[in-house]
Order: sequence, then C-alpha cells, then structure tokens
Amino acid sequence: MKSAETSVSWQSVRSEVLRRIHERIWAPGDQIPHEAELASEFGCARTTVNRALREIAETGLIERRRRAGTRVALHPVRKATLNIPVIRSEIEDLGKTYSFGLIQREDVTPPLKVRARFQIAPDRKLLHIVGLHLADGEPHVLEDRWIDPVAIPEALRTDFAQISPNEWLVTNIPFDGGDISFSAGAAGEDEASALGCTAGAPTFVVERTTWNDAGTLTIVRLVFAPGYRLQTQI
Amino acid sequence: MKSAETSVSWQSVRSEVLRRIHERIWAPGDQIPHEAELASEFGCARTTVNRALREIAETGLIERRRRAGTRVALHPVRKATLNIPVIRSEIEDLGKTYSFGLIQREDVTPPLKVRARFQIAPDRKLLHIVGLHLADGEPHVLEDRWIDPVAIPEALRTDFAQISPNEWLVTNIPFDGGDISFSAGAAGEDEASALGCTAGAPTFVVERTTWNDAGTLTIVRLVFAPGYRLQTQI
DNA sequence: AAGTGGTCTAGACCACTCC
DNA sequence: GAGTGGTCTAGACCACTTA
Repeated sequence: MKSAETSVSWQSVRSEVLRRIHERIWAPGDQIPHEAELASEFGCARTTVNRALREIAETGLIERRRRAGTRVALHPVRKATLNIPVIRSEIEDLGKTYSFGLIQREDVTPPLKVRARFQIAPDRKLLHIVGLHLADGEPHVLEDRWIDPVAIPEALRTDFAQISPNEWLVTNIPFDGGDISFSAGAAGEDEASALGCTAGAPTFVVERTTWNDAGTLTIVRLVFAPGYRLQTQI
Repeated sequence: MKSAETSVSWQSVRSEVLRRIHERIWAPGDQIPHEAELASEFGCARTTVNRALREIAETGLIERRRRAGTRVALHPVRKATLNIPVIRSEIEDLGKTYSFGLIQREDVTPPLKVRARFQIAPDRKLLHIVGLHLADGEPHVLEDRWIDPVAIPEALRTDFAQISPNEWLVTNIPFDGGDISFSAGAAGEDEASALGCTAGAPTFVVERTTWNDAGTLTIVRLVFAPGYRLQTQI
C-alpha cells in the first residue's frame, strides 16, 4: 500500500479521457461520467478534471453543457489553428532576406465594393496602398490595402516605402477583431506582372477585414505568388 | 466603503488587461506586473489572473515565461482557428442537399510521391479512392484519398458508394494528429471534368495527412470547385 | 426542482529560468 | 538562489438547462 500519492496532472486526465474515446469505451454520442465522478475515480480535484475536459472540448472532440453533461461529439469538428505572422517574420523565418517595394499610394474615393465594406459616406476618400513583399528578391506576395484615414490618421504621416502597411499596422494599430478568408484566384495581368508569373496562374488569396469598436479600420487583399502553401497541424 | 464585493471574473480581468495593451499603457515589449500584483490590484485570486493571462497568451498577444514574467508581444502572431467540419455537415449547414458519388476505388501500388508519405515498403498496396461531393447536385469538392489497409483493415469492407471516405473515417477512425496544408492549384483535365469547370481554373486545394501512433493512416487531397472560400474570424 | 458544468477563493508546492 | 508562472487542492456558490 502506498503511503503517499503523487498528485494527478490535468494532462494525465486528458490523456486517459482521450484514450477512452479513441478506444470506444466512450463512443460518439455517449454521455461520459460527470466531473465529480471522474475526479473521484482519478483521485484528483474536480478542478483538475474540469481543466482537462475544457481543453478537450476546445478541440471539438467532446461537447459540454450544463445540466446536460458531457458527450463525445458525433461529428467532431476538427479545429486547426493557423498562425498569421507579420509577412516580414514569415520570410525571415525561412532564412530569406526580406524587402518591400511600394508600388502605389493614393488617396481616392474607393470603388463601391470597397466602400460597402467600410460602411462610409459615398464621397469619403480612403488611403489605397499597393506594395510587393519580396523574399531574397523574389516576389512573394502582393499587398493591396485600403485604410480609413479617419480611423487611423497616423497612416497619412507614415512612409510606406520604409515599412510595409502590413508591418506598420500590426505593430502600431490595435484592433478588436477581424474576418479572414482564404481562396484561390487566377492572377490578373497586373498581379502577374508584379508577381513575375503568367496571367491566369493560380494564386493563393487571403482577404482580411480588421475593425475596432469605431468600425472598419482596414481591408487587405494578399495575393501570394504561385506555389505558396499555408500549413498547420491538427 | 463597501461591505461586500462581488467577485471578479477572469473575463473582466482579461478585458482590463487587453484595454491596457490596446491603449499602450503596456506597450509592445514591456513587461507587465506579475500575477500576484495584478491579483492584489484587481482584488481577486491569483488563479483568476492566471486564467485571464493564459487565455490572452493563447491568442499570441502576450508571452509568458517562468521567472522572466509576462511581456506584451513585439510582433504578435495572430492565431486564427479554422473549423474543419465533415464535408456533409459543411454542405448541409448551408441549407443544401448533400450527395456523394464514388468515381474510383482500387487497391494498387501507390506512386512514389504517395509512398514516401506513408513510409511503407515498395511493394505494398494501398486503397485509392476518388469521389465527388455535391451540394444540391452541383460539384463541390473532389476527394482523392489513399488509405493504408493495414492500419485500417475495416476500410476494405466498407462500401464507399454509401458513405464518403471523409465521413466514414471521421466517424469511425480515431487519430492522434495530422498535417494540413492549403494552397491554390489549377484544375487538371480530370479535375475540371469532375468539377464542371474549365481546365486551368483556379482551385482551392486542401491536403491532409493523418496519423496515429502506428504511423500514417490516410492522406487526402481535396480539390474545391472554383469560387470556394474558407472563412474565419480573429 | 435538481443535476451538471463554470468559476472563484485561499493556500500550497513545484518547475523553470534568469541573475 | 530567488522570482515568476504552472498547477493542484478542497470547498463553495452560481448559472444554466432539462426532467
């Protein structure tokens, strides 16, 4: 008989619960024992079980509801976490030399499509910036961005030939949230020319809208050179 | 003087910390007060502060290290969570009718490229399945999958005309991890024919490798019909 | 009405890492 | 060596949901 127990970690509880799910001891759709019961079984505090189950729930493998208990998900929605770094860091982390070339900067009335996403008056002007991020001198991604100068007046005084809008915004402008979408596009003529590919080549496109409590701050379209790949793990 | 305090939630601590970061009270690179100090300031337990800071750290906005304390990240790597549902659910959630058509099923020696990712002997055969997922009868995504029948013998007895490999695997085969990559491709002739688009049209491509402790279970290439968009929020 | 998860507290010990 | 985050405990109350 042991005289003392080492305490049980929440990770070990998580492992054991995952094992039981994987081995179908608890099958999809099943309700699993409640926290107090598991705590008693594992010989730990309920807090520890709670932490373990909360972590599993975040991956989508189990679903928890008060009073209804915890169930193994029928159709687990896997969750993958994407890291969205500053483009400079992304390139430098590959061991390549980063550079940025400003292609265009103008203060204009935006096209309807852009205006709609900012929800601004028809005559308002926005800052429109186009630039190319390069890795070892090779085109990596084309950044086409609109900034609301009312929301971000400092942008008007910033020299985007020295620092890309991407990096400047991430470093200097806090925001509350944003939408991101990923899609595939065909390089237009301008894009192909900037990216050094043929027109119509498949490009990976990221579109992002960023806001804070005052409204939309900026929208950006990032067109990656053919061959780009976004990777992550589950 | 108040006679009683309502207790402080970890969410409120998180909000206040985020506010201070957004308003540059704590600037990027700065070290913020340690947990005990914040707990004392906010009038809550250290556990509560810990929970709040842990959640923020998971978004990448602050970095924490024992002994070194907590710092506001210089180049916050934003983290976006992608939901990766079963294709059937994804389509049904759009209010469309789901169907699946099996195009090919064979038990063959895989090409070198595939074999390398399974790390199997040169003469081993794998199950190769190709099928099309449709939404309201329109091609949605082409699934091209390889399954190791040694790791998943049940696959040999499964009728993939009745249930797509995607759904069957998610529902029946537990796994420990996987890689996912997202890229843009140009539809090949077979793909174009299956997806009902022109050859060369830009397609969104998801490639996934899934394993458990015994090795690689399955790899899949999902080619989405032109126009597909993967969305999430930050 | 009652069962279950969500969270807070106060205290404790430990692990890691920087000085 | 010492400071800081990481975690565990035991107990408590609350919020939500379903029977």
